[in-house]
Amino acid sequence: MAFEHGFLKPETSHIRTAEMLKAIGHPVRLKIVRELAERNASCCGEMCDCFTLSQSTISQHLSVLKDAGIVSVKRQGTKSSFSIRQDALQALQSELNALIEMARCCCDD
Amino acid sequence: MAFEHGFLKPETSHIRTAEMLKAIGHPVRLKIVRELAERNASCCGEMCDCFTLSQSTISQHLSVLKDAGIVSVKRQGTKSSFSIRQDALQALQSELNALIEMARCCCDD
DNA sequence: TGACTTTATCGGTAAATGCCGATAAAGCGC
DNA sequence: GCGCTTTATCGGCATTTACCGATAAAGTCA
Repeated sequence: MAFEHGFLKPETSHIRTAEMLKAIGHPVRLKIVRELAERNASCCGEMCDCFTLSQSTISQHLSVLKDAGIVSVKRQGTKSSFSIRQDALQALQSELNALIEMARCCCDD
Repeated sequence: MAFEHGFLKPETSHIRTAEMLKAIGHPVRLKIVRELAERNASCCGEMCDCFTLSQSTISQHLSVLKDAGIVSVKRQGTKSSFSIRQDALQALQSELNALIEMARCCCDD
C-alpha cells in the first residue's frame, strides 16, 4: 500500500509524506521506531516488553507504521519480524532537507 | 509552551519531537510549512489563499504549528506574521539523522 | 490431532481531531 | 468615537484515534 510503485504524483507523495510523519508523530510509535533502529529487527512481543501497553495496542501501532511504509514485516514462524525501512526515513530526511534549504534561502535568520 | 526552556528531560524531549512530527504530519499543515519556507513570512489571510478551507480552519492549523514550536508568530498591525523556526526543523533533522545512523549500524540493508 | 505460542483482528468506548459558521478581539485610519 | 481589516476563539458536529479485553488466525512441535 505504501511505496509499492515508483511513481507518485507530487500531491500524492505530499500526502504520503504527511502520512509517514504522522505515523512517527506519536510518542509510542516514535519509541518503537527507535527501538527497532537500535536492533536489527524485532517482533511484537519484544516491543510489548518496552511498554506497559497491551499486546493489541502495540500490534496496532506496528500496523500503522507498516501502512505508512516506515517498517516492513516478515513472517518468521509464529513471529512477525519488524524492521525499519531506511528508504522511508531517507525520504523524510530529504523532505526535511528541502524545507530547511528553502527556509535558509528566503528566511532571514 | 514549546522550546521556551533550554532544558528538557529526555522523555519530555521525546514527546516534544513526536508533537512536532505530528504537527507537520497533516497534509494541510505540511503544505503551510512549505509555503512558509518559500516566502520569508506570511500571514493567515495569505495562507487562506492557498487553500479552499475556511479562515478559522487555517488559523487553527497555524495555531497547532505554533504550539508545536514549528512556526513563530509576530503581530504586525492587524496581521500576524508567521515564519518557520529553523531550529525546530533542524531538531527534527538531527533526530532523523540519529535514527538513520542507528539503523545503518545494526540493520543489514 | 491437540496443546501451545505469537500475532492480528474485532467490538466497544472515551477522547482527540478537523472542519465549519458565527462572533469576539485587536489594531488600523478617518 | 466609528467603520474596516485581520485574526483568534467559541460552539457544534462528524470522523478518527487510542486504548482495552476477548477472540480468531497462523504457525510450531510433540
